[in-house]
Amino acid sequence: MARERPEVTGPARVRFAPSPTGRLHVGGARTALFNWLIARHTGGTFVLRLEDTDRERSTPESEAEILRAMTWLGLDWDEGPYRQSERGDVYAAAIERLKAAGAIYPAYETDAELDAQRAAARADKRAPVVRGRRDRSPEERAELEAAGVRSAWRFAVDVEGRTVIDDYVRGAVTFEHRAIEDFIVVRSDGTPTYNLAAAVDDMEMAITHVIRGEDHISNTPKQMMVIRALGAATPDYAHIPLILGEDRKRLSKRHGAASVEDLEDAGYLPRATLNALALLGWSFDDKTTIFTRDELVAGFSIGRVSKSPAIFDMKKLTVLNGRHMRLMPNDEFEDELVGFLRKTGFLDRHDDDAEALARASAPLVKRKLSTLADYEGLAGWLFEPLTIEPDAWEVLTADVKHSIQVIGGGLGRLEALPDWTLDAIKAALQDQLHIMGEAARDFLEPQRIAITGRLVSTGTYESLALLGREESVARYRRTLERLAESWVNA
RNA sequence: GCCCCCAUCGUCUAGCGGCCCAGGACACCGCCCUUUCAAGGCGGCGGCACGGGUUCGAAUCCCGUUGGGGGCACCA
Repeated sequence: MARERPEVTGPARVRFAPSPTGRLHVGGARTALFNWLIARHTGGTFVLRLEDTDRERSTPESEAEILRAMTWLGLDWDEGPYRQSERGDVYAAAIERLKAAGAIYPAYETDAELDAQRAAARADKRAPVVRGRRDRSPEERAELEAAGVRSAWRFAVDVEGRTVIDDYVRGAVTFEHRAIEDFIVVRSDGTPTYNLAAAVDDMEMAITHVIRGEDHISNTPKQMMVIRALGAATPDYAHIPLILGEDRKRLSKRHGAASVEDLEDAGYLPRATLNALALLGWSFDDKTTIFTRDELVAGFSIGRVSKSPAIFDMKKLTVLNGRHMRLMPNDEFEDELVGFLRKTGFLDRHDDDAEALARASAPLVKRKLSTLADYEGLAGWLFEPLTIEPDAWEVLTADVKHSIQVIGGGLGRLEALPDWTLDAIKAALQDQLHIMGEAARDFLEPQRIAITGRLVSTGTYESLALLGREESVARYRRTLERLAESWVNA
């Protein structure tokens, strides 16, 4: 239940710290967004840090893709990107201080010993934690080292104690130390682990608020212990609920479009994506659903972040996307559309006039689109010679005589039209359908099919306006010829 | 098995002890508008997981049950 919850007030230094081991997925993007919003809302600083201490899985390609996706979303960072792989000396210094403070100890336990400890604890219905031997003498260590055993370093957890996270979204969360093992901070190859590097970085980078997914909450007491052992104060924490797929499992590849890149390819707008992401676990009030970027910045509040996991709903994104498109000024929408069509290669597959045609059509198709990817289905006919799709042809040939009559009637009026404008076309055709005593639908649908060749497309008047007089008339004639042939043959 | 968290319509959520026999949005259904499909407008369907408390009064506080999620690596 929501209660009086604290808010982040002063300028906050926050960070987004993905590991470059894949694309930026929806959950990560939402974490980035919340951090960015807090930074912008409080006039603070947004730091970007790549957690690439796992050299096996981290790749430059993934890093580049994450940066690109954030840029696409418009989540600009003020500092970084820092890379943990380039900060070895910072961690080395921290490790030395931890050694000097006696906070960490060398651990020589073998895998078999560790397994045995965990198994024993489990059998005993205790938490499956590992504790290395902290009391090895210098002689014993020298002996092991001489035998070629390289130690890892474990944090000496104060077993009697407890660590309380005063979480912005969850309130006080208490962890008893007996359930926390002596976690490894330095691998036997001398490299720092995540829990060491993240803690040291948050401290060194003077991060004031750590906002991250709930999947990290059990790491938090460990990182707090490290920071405290280093004699520093811990930052504040906010653990936001996870985003789940429709099967209530963590969102992943098998849920379809799970990465920002997938959404981009599917024709979603950055602004709509941001809007949808923000609404996953956060709300402004009981009514508002459409937000501009500025409105999100102004209205965002960590105190209004929900505690329970949210399921990502693609349909909702689609609806928001359509609304954002309709709210966009025409010139801005044109640019988005052309950018998308360029990226998908659509424009390159057509002639030089394609961009101009796409721009001209943009205002007319805007309100019919849900995603930019719908454009081709709706307006693709504009860019190609007339071909009448089989299902559309069936509609025309269901009553060939009638089709010929109404299309012929339309053609007669259009040929005589002094001005080829949307309004003139509309007025002429409406007048003609009244004269012929036709129902609007029976009269207009054949006209539209005659020039677009499709069952689903832009509207009749818009389509004619877009095509131009010459091409429209040519298509009318072509379709009439075909209909005449089929009448004779029948 | 152990630790942590969560629980309001199918989904996202509003709700901070009386304003709630629970409000909004999406989806769904119907109607209107209407040039197909859309878009837009109007209406409908639909929920406080369960059981105990506390209180004059509980969706709201407490306990338990059940359900769900996350974590338990020399991954991050």
